[in-house]
Amino acid sequence: MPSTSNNLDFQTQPGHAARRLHQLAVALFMQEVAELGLTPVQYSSLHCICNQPGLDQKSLARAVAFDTSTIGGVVDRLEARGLVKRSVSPHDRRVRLLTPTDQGLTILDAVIPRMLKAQERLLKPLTAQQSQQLMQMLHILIEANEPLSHMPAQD
Amino acid sequence: MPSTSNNLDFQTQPGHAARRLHQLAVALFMQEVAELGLTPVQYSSLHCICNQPGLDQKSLARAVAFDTSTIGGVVDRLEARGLVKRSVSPHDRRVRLLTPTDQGLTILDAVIPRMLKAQERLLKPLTAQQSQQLMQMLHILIEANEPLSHMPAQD
DNA sequence: TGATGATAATATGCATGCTGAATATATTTT
DNA sequence: AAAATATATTCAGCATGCATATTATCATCA
Repeated sequence: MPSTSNNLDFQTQPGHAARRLHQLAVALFMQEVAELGLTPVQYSSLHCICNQPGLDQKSLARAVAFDTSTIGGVVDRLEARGLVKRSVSPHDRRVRLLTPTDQGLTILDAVIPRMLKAQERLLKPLTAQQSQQLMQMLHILIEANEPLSHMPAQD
Repeated sequence: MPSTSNNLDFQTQPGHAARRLHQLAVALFMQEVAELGLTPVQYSSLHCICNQPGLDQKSLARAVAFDTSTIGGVVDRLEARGLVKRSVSPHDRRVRLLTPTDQGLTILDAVIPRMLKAQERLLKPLTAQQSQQLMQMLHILIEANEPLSHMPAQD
């Protein structure tokens, strides 16, 4: 007969807390950016493409920490909304180069202040020092566990 | 002409870091628990149901911080695998009461040590003190932003 | 009691996110 | 150059997650 129960509270596990934090971050982002109709992932991708026009999808995937399957769909939707264009690379016909449209650039400009507000609201309950510490620890964890991210490898 | 570019690095935004941390937590969990075929969300739900047999779906949703749509699918899959049973509440025919099967209890016991190992691996790059601080800050943020969670309201 | 409103669950539709397979194209090897 | 290998993207399938609408049932009140 299984012992089951364990006085463990899954609520206190880091993995659960991580899921909750992400959930809150998304909710806040969506509140602030709702009227522009961009999701967090779409924003990150658009941001990358605007800052590095001509980026290929694999590099984009690595930059935003996605697998290439997922990025494909994201770019599909950005393209369908006319924020981004895909073009075949002249050097390698396998590669799709991504460039922002004027509308893409315009929307990015509109999103940024709202995105920043969402970030601010997320960390507001912490003191400045705590926020700084939190970010530092998150970066430590992310870098240390980097190989686990389901990202395409570097060339 | 949009100014575009901003020297902002989205990588340093808390929301992005939150997504990455969650991504890593899921990847580690899946590595450790893969052979048992449970996802993090399925584990949390099963854990809840085992510790509170007879729980209804709405309460489960609140416990794991889901909306009721999502929990429905999760329970569907747990039920399909024979880990959990749904039964109509005798007091209120709208309500489905959730109880674990013997197999559900057995699997939970097998998952727990693996789950704990995943949690340990996630925080391993931090000192004990840092881990404790991180968890504290995460809990502050989660509690402060609780109303934002897309969870069913309390009775 | 019969209409009204509230509530638990389900259904639908969209957007992540992952794995693994398929496709198209390049590169390397023989 | 043909064959084998590698790579960028796409496709198919599954599982979160959310919003919104629908359905079944309960509670309340006229």
